[in-house]
Amino acid sequence: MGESVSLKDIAKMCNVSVSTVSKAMNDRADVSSAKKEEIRKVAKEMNYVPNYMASALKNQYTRNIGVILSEETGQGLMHEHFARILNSFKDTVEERGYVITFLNSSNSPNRFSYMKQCQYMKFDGVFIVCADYHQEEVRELLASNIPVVVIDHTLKRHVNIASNQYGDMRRLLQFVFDRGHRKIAYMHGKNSEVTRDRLLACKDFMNEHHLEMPKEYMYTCPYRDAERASALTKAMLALPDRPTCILYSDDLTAIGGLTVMQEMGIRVPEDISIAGYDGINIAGIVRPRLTTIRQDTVSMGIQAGNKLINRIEFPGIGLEGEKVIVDGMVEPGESVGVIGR
Amino acid sequence: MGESVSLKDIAKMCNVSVSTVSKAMNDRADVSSAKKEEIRKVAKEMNYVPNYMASALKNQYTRNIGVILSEETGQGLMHEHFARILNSFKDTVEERGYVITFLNSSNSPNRFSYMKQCQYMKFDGVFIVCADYHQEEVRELLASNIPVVVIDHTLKRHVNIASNQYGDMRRLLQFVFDRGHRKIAYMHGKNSEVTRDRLLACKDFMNEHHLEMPKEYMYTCPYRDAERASALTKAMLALPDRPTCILYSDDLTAIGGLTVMQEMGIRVPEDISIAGYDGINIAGIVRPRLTTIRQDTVSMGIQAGNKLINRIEFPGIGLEGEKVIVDGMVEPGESVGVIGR
DNA sequence: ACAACTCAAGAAAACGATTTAGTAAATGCA
DNA sequence: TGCATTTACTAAATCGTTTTCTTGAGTTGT
Repeated sequence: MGESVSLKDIAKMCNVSVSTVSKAMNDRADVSSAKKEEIRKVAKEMNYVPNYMASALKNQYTRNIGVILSEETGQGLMHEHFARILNSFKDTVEERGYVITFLNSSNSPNRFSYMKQCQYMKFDGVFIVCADYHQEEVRELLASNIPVVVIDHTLKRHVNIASNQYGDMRRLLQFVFDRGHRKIAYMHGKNSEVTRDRLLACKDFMNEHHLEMPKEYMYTCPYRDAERASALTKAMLALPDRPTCILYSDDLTAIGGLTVMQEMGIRVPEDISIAGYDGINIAGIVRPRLTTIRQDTVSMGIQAGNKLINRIEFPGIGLEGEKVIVDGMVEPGESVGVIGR
Repeated sequence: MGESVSLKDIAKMCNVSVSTVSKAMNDRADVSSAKKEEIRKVAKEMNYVPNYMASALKNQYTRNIGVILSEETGQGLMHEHFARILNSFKDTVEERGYVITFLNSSNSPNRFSYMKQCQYMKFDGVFIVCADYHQEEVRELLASNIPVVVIDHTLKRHVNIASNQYGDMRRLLQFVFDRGHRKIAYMHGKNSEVTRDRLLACKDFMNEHHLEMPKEYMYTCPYRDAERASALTKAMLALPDRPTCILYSDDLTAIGGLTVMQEMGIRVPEDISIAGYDGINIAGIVRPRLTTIRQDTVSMGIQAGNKLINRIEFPGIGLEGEKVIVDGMVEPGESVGVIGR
């Protein structure tokens, strides 16, 4: 622990100055190659490891990226969709020599605001997987000039890696439409940018096909709340004029709906069709396999990582807002049947 | 960014020396309370944020904990059980003023070994959620004198937060036994400490109840591989003398088994009973609700966090191995039926 | 009134790296 | 040979804290 070797120790061993050792390690021009080799050899023998704090103090960068993953429901890392994106992001930035550290979201006595935490730890950039954009400290962070990349939220000055909510939702509707469904219900999530885009897609699609989605086919259900989805599904099934297909806001609520149907002896997809959204692991495990939108979380993480690092390493390239749209794809599954067969 | 205010700036503003400012901020005795107040007021007005690098360089500690979450299957953060533990751990250490940073597990060009990463970043301690204990660099890290806490792996010199595999497995067997099951199959995971403990529990329980678990009731299935579990379940259902209850190594494989049964028209739990392990979210969503062992991931994370910080802050208290056993509990669910009813 | 203290502040060294400025020796060129 | 340039290295300042050692003023005790 304490006995770590520093440049000074190597300098002493090699009978050279500390600056020469530093230059040798950083492969600077003004050290002869003979000395460079010798110094590096000794450094390796002495098991030299540079001191992050010292170089970060001296340099302008830390190669450390702060991560915010803060959710109303407090699921945080247990949210598979976000966990997937973060995992891919982590791999991407690690490959480019960066490291990630979580920002304190809530607990901890007299914690700093997000922005102060960034100043304190000198993060080179911040990746917001999920946050409450109404929060004052989030706005403060976004107003500062630290590079930020976020998921699924449009910003004036930062990068938004956005899944193609509008397009994906349309594709899903088309898939369902193509199988003959006309009475389509949508159990959408609570109000947010994501929800609004999907609802818009829904409205546009319906209009274009001269269909209507009556109010009683549109329930609001909190994202990932399977219990609530079960209850709402039951209510919807009790309608005098049942939909032939129910779309859910995510896979967990869809499974919540599925279970209630199975309990009631309603067969999926023979009696009614359903579809989820996201394409998390479990969607392919349940039977019938869920029809869903498989979001390309790997691509989202990779793009988020690369965009952020580019903004860090080439500042000035662009501080204006940028929206990278990542398409998802319909995962056919087995939970949407063909009408009239 | 660059325009951050330092102690020097405050000193200038207050017409005092830097050391006085530092002492005032750290509430040292040898500054008059009048000056302290004045300095703190100015510091607040100037939006002073301490420089983590500078203080970490000077101090011995960083209040940063390294996290290793490296799995054969590469699921990493997508592994809900581990994600739950990590989430609880994160909350715990944040409450005590610490921050967590992921260690580079694999990618990244010329990455340091785990131990060198620790020396480089000067982590105060390391939390190993999951790692390959055969790896040389893991052994090297464990041999060093940095405080380490791990999950479900016994070590001579470190803290092991262990779910009570043996006891939990026995409880599950007892639950199944109490419902009349005698022909119990176990689709256990691949060889590991966890698997061995559960198998031992199985063997002991069977012996004590003068039962036997024949070889054809014991299949090996990789953890969380639902596809594989489906296939193996099919094979097991084809046995001339079927078990009345199949235990799986985790909830995902159990659901894999469940789906194959539903496809074959075999009713759970009327025709056959099943049970999972872990108690992840989905276990309570599928129908029938899965009978499973609900692991206390919250407690595991809390204990891991507190034990680690205690070892960090009070070194010398004990460097010997320690095993903290955390009990899980049987989640009755609906997937185990009563025999002879 | 004078030694012995306490109190409140400052100066300076240290942590470990990087970088700028400086210097001595070696080389180039006429 | 003499002057300019290059080469290879060192000394010292710097990043922003923390801490130890001084110091001078004020207080106490006899």
